[in-house]
Amino acid sequence: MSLPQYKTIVDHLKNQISAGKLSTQDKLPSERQLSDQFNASRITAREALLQLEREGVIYRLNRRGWFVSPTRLIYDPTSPATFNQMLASQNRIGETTPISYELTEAPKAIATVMDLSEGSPVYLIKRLRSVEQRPILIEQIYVDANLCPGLLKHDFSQSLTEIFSIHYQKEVTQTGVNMYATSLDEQTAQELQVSAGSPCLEIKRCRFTDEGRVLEYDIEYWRHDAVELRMSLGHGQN
Amino acid sequence: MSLPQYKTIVDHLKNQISAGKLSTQDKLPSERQLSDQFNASRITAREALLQLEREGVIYRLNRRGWFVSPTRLIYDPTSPATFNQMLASQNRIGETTPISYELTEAPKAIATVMDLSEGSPVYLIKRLRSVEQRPILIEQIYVDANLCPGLLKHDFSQSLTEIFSIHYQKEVTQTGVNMYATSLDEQTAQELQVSAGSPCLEIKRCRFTDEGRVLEYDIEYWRHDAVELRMSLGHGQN
DNA sequence: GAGTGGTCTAGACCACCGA
DNA sequence: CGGTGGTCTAGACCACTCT
Repeated sequence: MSLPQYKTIVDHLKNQISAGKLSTQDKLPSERQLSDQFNASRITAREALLQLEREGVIYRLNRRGWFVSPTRLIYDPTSPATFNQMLASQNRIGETTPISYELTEAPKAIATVMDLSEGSPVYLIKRLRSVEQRPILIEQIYVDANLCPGLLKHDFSQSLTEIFSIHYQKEVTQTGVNMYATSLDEQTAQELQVSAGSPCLEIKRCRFTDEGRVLEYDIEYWRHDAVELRMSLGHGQN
Repeated sequence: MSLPQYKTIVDHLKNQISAGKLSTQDKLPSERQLSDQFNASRITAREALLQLEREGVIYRLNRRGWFVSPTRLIYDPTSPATFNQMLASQNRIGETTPISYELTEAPKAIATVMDLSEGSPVYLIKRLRSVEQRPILIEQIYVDANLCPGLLKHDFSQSLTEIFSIHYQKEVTQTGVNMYATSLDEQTAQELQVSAGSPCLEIKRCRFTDEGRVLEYDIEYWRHDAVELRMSLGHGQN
């Protein structure tokens, strides 16, 4: 009864990883190699790999293979640090790659959250953020165009917060955060170089200026295995 | 090329759900029925169901079938509300079921986080929390026994916070929170009545009294599809 | 072109569930 | 008991990546 066969493979691979025989970013044996080695069908080997993926221990690059996940980033959504500052404090190196940017009209759902009327002008910026060559998250940022005229002439591989502060004298003083675990749609998965349907963390942030206006609305899709949230709160109770 | 066959099944089921033909807690057709209906193998049908599970749209009860997920709870880790207060404000009804409780010695890892020495006396309480008959999370709570002598004589289907406050005059004023997406081990999965390896959210909380001592350390395993975190923060920046 | 994962077939046996 | 999902086999073809 007890041990399903795929569990044996799972445990074996976990041991290899914790013993350091496989380390961060190393490629695992191929599905066919594993099924040979354990005298199992390829589907069984794959079952084991999918299980490790759910746990966040390994990840896959589309049709290239399975790899050991690096240590999770630690992200504090209550901290004022920018993405790069957060990385620097953990001795890691990140890159931000703009994918697209345009001036467009706010769709209904976005307009509602941003407290604008449908069709209001908004900038839509899409960026990829990576750490040590590995894509970590995709973000879509909607910015109220009336608050930041001419925004598109700036360099979006920089911190947006700094652009807001330096060029528009806008500071964010309040943020609403919303997040849950789900899975990636086809396009976002492709942009993150993972398989469609991979688990992810969806984080939405609505950021207000001190006048109480919504400066930006940000939708982020994080690889679920890339991040660990950590924060400290006063007056918690439960 | 484009559409894999399982995607057709995924879309079909999503439509059924959004059209209300399948609603909350309804049972989906069995894997064999689906594979007949779509002229696919059972593995393909199952692939579709696993995909919907990752998205949080459906869930399974061990060997009983697949069901439509209820609306996610909204949980604000920064709020002082207790579990039942949180549920009440969303017009939902919860139950807390104690699984076990004992006086034991703090293992090393726990002692470290709680700033105790290894082997210090701690109470370990394990509870299941459900909403409308559906298991939502398992929690393991370690309590510094020196701060709450005789704790075990209380009723743990009640709010622990209230027990601390009423019987021990202890109030939590600071909380460290740590969370990430992973998957359930065999035992916890069983306690939540889901399959081993189901995706989950692991939330750890370290709760301090106003003297800066650790009153309790809480490890929670949430079904990943059961919850959405939402919070509002001052002075956010990024 | 060789190797990889992505998808798929058509079966099988088992353990557990509910009636 | 029959029905369900849980696990598994031994293949297959495809699309893509790497070299």
